[in-house]
Amino acid sequence: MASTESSLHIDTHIVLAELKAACATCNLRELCLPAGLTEQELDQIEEMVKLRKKVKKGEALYRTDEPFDAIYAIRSGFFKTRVTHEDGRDQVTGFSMTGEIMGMDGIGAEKYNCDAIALEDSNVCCIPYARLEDLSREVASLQRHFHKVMSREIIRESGVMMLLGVMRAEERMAAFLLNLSQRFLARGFSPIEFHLRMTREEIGSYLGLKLETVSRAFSKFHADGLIAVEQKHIRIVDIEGLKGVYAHHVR
Amino acid sequence: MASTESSLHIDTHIVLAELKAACATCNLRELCLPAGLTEQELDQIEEMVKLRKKVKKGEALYRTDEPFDAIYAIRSGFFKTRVTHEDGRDQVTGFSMTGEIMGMDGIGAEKYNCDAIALEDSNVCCIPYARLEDLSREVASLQRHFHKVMSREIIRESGVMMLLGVMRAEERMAAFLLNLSQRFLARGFSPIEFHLRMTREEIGSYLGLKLETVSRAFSKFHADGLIAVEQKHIRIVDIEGLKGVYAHHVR
DNA sequence: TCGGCATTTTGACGTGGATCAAAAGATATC
DNA sequence: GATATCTTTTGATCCACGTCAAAATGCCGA
Repeated sequence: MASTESSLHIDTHIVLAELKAACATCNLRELCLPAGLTEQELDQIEEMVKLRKKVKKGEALYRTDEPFDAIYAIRSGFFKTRVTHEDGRDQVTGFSMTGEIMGMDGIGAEKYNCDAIALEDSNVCCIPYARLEDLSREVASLQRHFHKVMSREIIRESGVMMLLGVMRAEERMAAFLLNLSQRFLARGFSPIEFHLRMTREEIGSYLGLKLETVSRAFSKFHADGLIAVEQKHIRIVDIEGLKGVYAHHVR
Repeated sequence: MASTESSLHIDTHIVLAELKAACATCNLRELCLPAGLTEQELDQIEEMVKLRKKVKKGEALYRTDEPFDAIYAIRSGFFKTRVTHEDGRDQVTGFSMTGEIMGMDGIGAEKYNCDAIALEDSNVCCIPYARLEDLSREVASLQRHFHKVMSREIIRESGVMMLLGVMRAEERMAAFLLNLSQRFLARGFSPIEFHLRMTREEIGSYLGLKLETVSRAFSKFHADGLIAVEQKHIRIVDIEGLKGVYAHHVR
């Protein structure tokens, strides 16, 4: 049975829930799936994505070096991914939210390349990779969509490289907030008021900064009237001003 | 005709050469293609990759925002890819050498996301993306191989993020040299003695450092007996020592 | 071969963000 | 609901790398 096989390398705290995924009625559908699928294609996809998994806050959806067998679509919740250097230093490589796909880093070496840790209680759809391969050989629009999702992950990462390579601390922070804002907007949440699921330290790790620097940037933005900060609750007061943070760069 | 259609958005200095790709006899085959292809599958692939292109030093294979229609396998030569921020700042996002695949960043938005500039006279195989999609729906091993190549690009970039986010200048430089060394080795070139195709400034841009810092790191490694540097010619004298550079990190 | 331009090296100095420290909030545990 | 632990803020100080400058070197076209 699928759940037994699949749980072999999975943290026992993760509860498996075998439910009908009901992609047809999922309001995240346009994020996960291509448009213009026939009734029959949709049935095939639902057959593929029949396993769901709950991951509690602090637990791992998957870990580095675990055998790769599935990618995951987030139905609800929030994750960080992190890679660990051999000397123990680690870095957050991304934050993933509702409607986003995780685990594509595992395809290359047939094992995951990072840890995916839930930052709140989350719920994901499991997409067995072997079946995705089979089905995307039949359904060209699914194939194309999957390739685009992978390619966008490549682009996202080169954006982060730019951020880490050329931006100054406050520019990174502004870019980070604006990116979150735009992703919340795309999901129908408020783009100007939201709750950060991650700590200052995790933000710092992602942005290549120390947590004190992250905190100081928040204080500075607050003092400049760009945002209102209350712990993890953020309200963007002056979005244009925030965009302006990386206009006045060096020279 | 393919060459006409394909050259619409291509720098006129790029000479097109329509040749039989001869994947079957190409010594880069194991880098580009999956193992275990049948005679017939190989024929289909050669049919797909029948266009080659020469790119002179300094010219672009493709540029940001050009319509995406093909990915490229490097037959010979050396490239950098760079992305440009709206304010004009740019960053080198990678260096590509013989046997590597470029252009997968274009799939997501159907236009390229970076400039690919030849750092020496180069020769690439053009792989029309539409045909690659079609063929990988027929040949499962090709599909799987392509997915792995994309996934490895994701992993490569998260490695660069780690480098930019947590490593100090000399650690980045050591990691850079060791990465080049290992890639030259995989291609049958000397892993301890090679010619850098890029300037100090391009290395710096890639590593998030200024060219002076790059130069100083080379001088330091030389003084410490780790490498011999003569302009762009590098010889690794003490590879273990070089690996040791990122053993003694902060704490 | 020469002259001009790009690249590299090295030194002196400045600074953005790291580090160290401490206190004040939050949050979790029992 | 008290206490321990984690997270955040803020200040003081430090240092790795950037900036500025100048000279040395290599390379390319005329």
